[in-house]
Formats: sequence, structure tokens, C-alpha cells
Amino acid sequence: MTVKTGPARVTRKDVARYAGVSTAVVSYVINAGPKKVAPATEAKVLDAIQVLGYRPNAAARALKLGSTEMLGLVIPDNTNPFFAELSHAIEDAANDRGYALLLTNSNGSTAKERKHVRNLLSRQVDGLLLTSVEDEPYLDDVVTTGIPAVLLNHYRPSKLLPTVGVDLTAGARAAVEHLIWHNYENIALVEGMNTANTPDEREAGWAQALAAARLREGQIFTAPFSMEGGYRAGRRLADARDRPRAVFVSSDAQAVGVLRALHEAGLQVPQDIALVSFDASFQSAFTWPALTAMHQPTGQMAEAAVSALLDRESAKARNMVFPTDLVIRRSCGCRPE
Amino acid sequence: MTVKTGPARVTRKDVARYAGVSTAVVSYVINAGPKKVAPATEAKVLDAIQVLGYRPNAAARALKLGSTEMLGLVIPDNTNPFFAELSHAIEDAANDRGYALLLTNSNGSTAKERKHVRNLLSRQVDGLLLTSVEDEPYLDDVVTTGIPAVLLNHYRPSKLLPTVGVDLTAGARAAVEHLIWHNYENIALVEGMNTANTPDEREAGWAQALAAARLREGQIFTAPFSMEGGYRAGRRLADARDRPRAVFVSSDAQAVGVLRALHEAGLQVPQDIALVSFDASFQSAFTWPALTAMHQPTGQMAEAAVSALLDRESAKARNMVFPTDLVIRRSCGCRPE
DNA sequence: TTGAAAGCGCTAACAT
DNA sequence: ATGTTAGCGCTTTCAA
Repeated sequence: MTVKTGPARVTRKDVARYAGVSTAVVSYVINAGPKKVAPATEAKVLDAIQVLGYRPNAAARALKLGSTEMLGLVIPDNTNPFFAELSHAIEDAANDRGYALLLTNSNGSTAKERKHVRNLLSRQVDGLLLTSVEDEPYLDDVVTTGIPAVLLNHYRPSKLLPTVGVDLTAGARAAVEHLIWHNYENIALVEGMNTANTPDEREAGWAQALAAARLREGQIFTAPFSMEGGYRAGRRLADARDRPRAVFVSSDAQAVGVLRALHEAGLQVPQDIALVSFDASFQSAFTWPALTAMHQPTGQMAEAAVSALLDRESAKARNMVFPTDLVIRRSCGCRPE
Repeated sequence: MTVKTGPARVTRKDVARYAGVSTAVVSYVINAGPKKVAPATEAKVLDAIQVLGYRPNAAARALKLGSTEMLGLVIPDNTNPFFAELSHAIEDAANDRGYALLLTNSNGSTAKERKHVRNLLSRQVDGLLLTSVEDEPYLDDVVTTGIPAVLLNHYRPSKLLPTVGVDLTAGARAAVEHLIWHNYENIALVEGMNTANTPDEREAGWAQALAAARLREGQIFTAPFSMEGGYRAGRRLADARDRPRAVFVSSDAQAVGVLRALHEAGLQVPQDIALVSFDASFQSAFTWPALTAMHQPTGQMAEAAVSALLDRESAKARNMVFPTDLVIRRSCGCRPE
């Protein structure tokens, strides 16, 4: 038994004794039910709580209730502005319902992701939000526990779990269509890498837009979903023979890196190369030039995901797909400097 | 009592029954102690766990042990690259020790911060990391619980709690000295805003460097610690009469905004205005131009903070100050394009 | 309106 | 080497 240092812990029993009531009554006032308490008694209890500095023990409550009022979240990297924004929104949605958030980063490692899932599950979270680096992650564990779970930032439907995401293909297609509208013809793609060998769904959107406009497919530069990855892709892009006139970049983080590489190469955006990216995170408004980008509604996604986990009536939801919308700024060439 | 849906929960008792042993033995094998178990018995137990898909209930364990093996973290905003980096490091340090992280954002609100602290405390976290928006936050709550706590990203010593931070004054001073070394004379300051009315310690460093070089103090532009805040400060900076030749910016996030505002105003960095910022988060390498910045060792700080909370022998630590080091890139003018 | 008490799943001291 | 069991702090049924 761990020895508790510091001031002796104040328990419900202490409060009850001090207030001259039973522990049940203390419970009733703290939880505002399930029984009513006489106002005078309630005042005594409140006073005792105050005086003693009592703080309910959440572990005991969780054990009794079978609910920790915690949600577990696994994301690849909270350092990526998009995931930062998404996890922030998740935290807000969870807090609104009185839930706390256990946050973990998988750093793009499948092994770490599974370790976190296992850990979160054994911590009895009331719900699990998984932004997997795999396409169809290893989920039997999750499903057998019966703990509600959601695949977040996931577009392809899953047999096992509800998903929350954005129509990546349609979003990418619309983004590329905007580039086509500008009359750019040689349009490249900076694609993200996922652990699965399935191609990112944005690729299909890019290809579709090109095909519909009878444009030949431009080059594809594959790189991790990070600034560094984008930077490396950007260098290859700048050096490419038959250099593309425009690029669709699969994430803001990558776009920041691409921008940097292009600047280094002495190329102007959008004059030499136009760029549209995906996410439209807060960050995209502060680059130079500001990024024209497909916006993902992180707030709505977070709300939907948390709701699917916790709200009885939305438990039926399966594959939740949110629309993206194009935020027009400078990098596409719409408002040349 | 919450009705548990899904597969009936498997408890230790089920495992014991299936393996034909007592629950104590199951405990011994799961925890590898405190008693030894015969190899054959152990195998049976392991098998039972496997077959039944048993997962220990962390809430029960926490109640019994008085330890949740969770740490609570309060930061202003995980969307700020510096805090993203710091919280990532904290998560790693906690994970290394088998602890999970409860992450909360105060969004710069004192009220929210206190709410989170209270909540974290009642969740019985084994340690609390607080990056407060106040200078000497309301800590009586924390102290009376006896839960170990640390003031993170906090330079000024606290009477009540150990602190982990960087010497802001020395760091700022060194940064400004670098600007002075470049022979810039009119050196402004973009200062962050905290809720307390005490000035940010970086201001003193800036002033000291200027005084030591017998330079008059430049203008001060105060703004929130965010890209948006920096942007607004940057606009004021660009428009200022007697425009400064250089600026020290108190954070990378602000610097990104300043850069953007300067670009918009048609000003070149470093040719028209040189810039050095604080933090040197990963992001600072990808701006245009790349930021010369004072680096805060987030990894070390995280490690020290977590260690102060959890490691017996470092419990004595009080005011932990880490050195910063200047990362030279382009924005100061060291390597003109 | 209030109280007594069972029991949530686990650990470990104490038996055997 | 293994088993029995008290009790961690809480909620809530059932009784008063």
C-alpha cells in the first residue's frame, strides 16, 4: 500500500462525521440526488466540505459506477497543427460533457499506437478516439472490450467502428478543380504517407479532377505528413524537370515545408508555382503567401466523434462524413500581390 | 449503477475460477509479485487471461493503491507550437514511467485554469504540471491536497511549488545582444501578455542588453502569445514612425505573425527589419526567412518536471532553470540571402 | 428526510 | 506455493 504523504486524505466519511450526517447524505448533496436533502442539512454538508477541503475520489467513483468519465485519444502527432487543432476541439467537446481527455501520440508508429490503445482500454476510458496511422487498424481488442470507439479523421468506412472524417477525395478534387480553373495545366501532387499500402484518398480526387479536365497527371511527390516531409518534397518539386505549374499539397504541415523549399529555390508562389493545400488549419493563414486550402471542420468533427461515443441517441451513427470548403487566400493565385 | 453494455466484463475472479486458482495468485502473476508463483500455475493463469480477454480494471487498482498512474497537465494552448512541443515531451517522459497524461487547455483563462486544476486534483492524478497564465497562481488547493505539483515554463521562483523553466531574462538578453552585435541600434520588443500585471521577464533582458550597449530603449509592442497576436503587433511595428531596425519577439508563434505582417507591408527580413525570437520550436526552421531564435530545451524541461513529480530522489529540486541557446538562422541577418 | 450497508475490482498482509 | 479476506472511497437500494 502506497503511503500517502502530506495531509491525511479527507474522505466522505470525514465529511459525514463533521456534518453529523451519514455518508449517504453527503453523496446526495454532492451529486444533487438521487434523494432530496433538507436545505439545513445540505448547508451543513456544504460547510463541512468547505472546511475540510474535501475532494471526491474519482477512482472510487469510477470503480463504483463503472465509468471513469475519461476519453482516450490517440493521434499521430500533436505537434502537427491539424492534429493540434483537432485534439483541442476534442478536449473542448469532452469537457463540455464533464469528461477528461487522456492524450497520446503514436508518432506514426503502429506499435506505439497499439500500445496506447491497450493502455487506454485498461484504464477503463469510457470512449476511445483513434486517429490511426493504419487504414484498417487492429481493432479486435477494442471491439471485444465493448468500450465505445470511433475512428477519427478516417474517411473509408470501417466494418467494425463508426468513423468520423471528411470526404478526402471530393475535397482534393475540388481543390484541384480550383487550380484547373486558374488554367494551370501541369498540376503535381504532394501526397502523404500512411503505414498502410493503400494510397491516400486524396490522390483519387486529384486524379479525377485532372481526368475530368482532360489534363494529364502531373508528378507525385510522396512524403510524411510533416513540415520536414513537405520540405523534402518541395525540394524535389523545385528541381523537377518539366517543373509543375501548380501543386496540390495533402496537408498544411507539408505545405509549410513546400513553401520553404520553394522560397529557397527562388521560386515565387503563386507566380512560378501555385499551391493549394488541405486542412486550412489556423496556421495556414500566417504563411507567406497565405495558403489557399481545403478546410476540415475540426470542431464539428470533434463534436460528432465525442457525441457518437457518449450520447445514447447518436450511437447509431456509422460513417460520418463532413464537407470541406475551400478557403481562398493567396497561394493559388486568386489575389496576386 | 451504469449498465455495462456489450460483452460482460471479465474480472479477476473470472480468471481465477477459469485457471483454478485464487484471485491472489492472479494478482501475483499480473504484477510479477509480491509472491512467487510456480511456473505451471503461472502458465495456467496467463492462459486464462488470454482466453477470457481479461483486462485489469485500472480504477480498482487506483483505488486500492492510492495511485492512478496519471499525470495532469494544464497548458494555455496546445495549438501554440511551443506548448505542443512541450506537451509532447511531457507525454513521452510520463509514458516512459508508465504514466498516462490528462491534457487540458486553459486558453489563457484563469477561471478555466483553476477549473482544470480542481478537476485534475479530484481525479487523483499522481502529479500536476501547471503552465499557468498567472504569475503566482492560486495554489492553496494544490498544496493542501499533497499531490506533487510543478510550475512548468515558470522562471520566477515560487514559495509553494518547484518550478521548471528557462532563464527568460538571460535568454532574452543574449538574443538582443546578438542583434546588437549586428550593429542594429533601434531595437524593438514584441512582448507577450500574461494575465498577471507583472511584466514578462524577457523585457528585463531586452532592456539590460540595450542599457549595457548604451542604446536607448526601442518601442514595445504588447500582444498575446499567438500568431494572431504577433500579426497585430507586426502591423503596428511596420507602421511605426521611426521604424525599428530590429525586433526581439518573445515567442515563435508571435514571430510567425510578425513575419506575415512585415511581408504584407512589403518589408524584408532581415534587410529592413531583423528579427530574433524565443523558443526555437520546430516550426521556426520552416518560416521564411527561417527564424534565428533562442532555444528552450523542452525535452530536458519535461524530463526534469516529470522526474520532480515522480522520482523520490529529485523531490528536493526546487527551482530548476535551464539554459537557452541561440539557434542562428536567417532572420537576424547572419546569412543574408 | 435520513441512515445502514452491500459491493464495485483490486492488492497484499496474513493464513495455510 | 497458494488461499482467504479486509478494505480502498464511493453510490444507492432498502429500511427506518
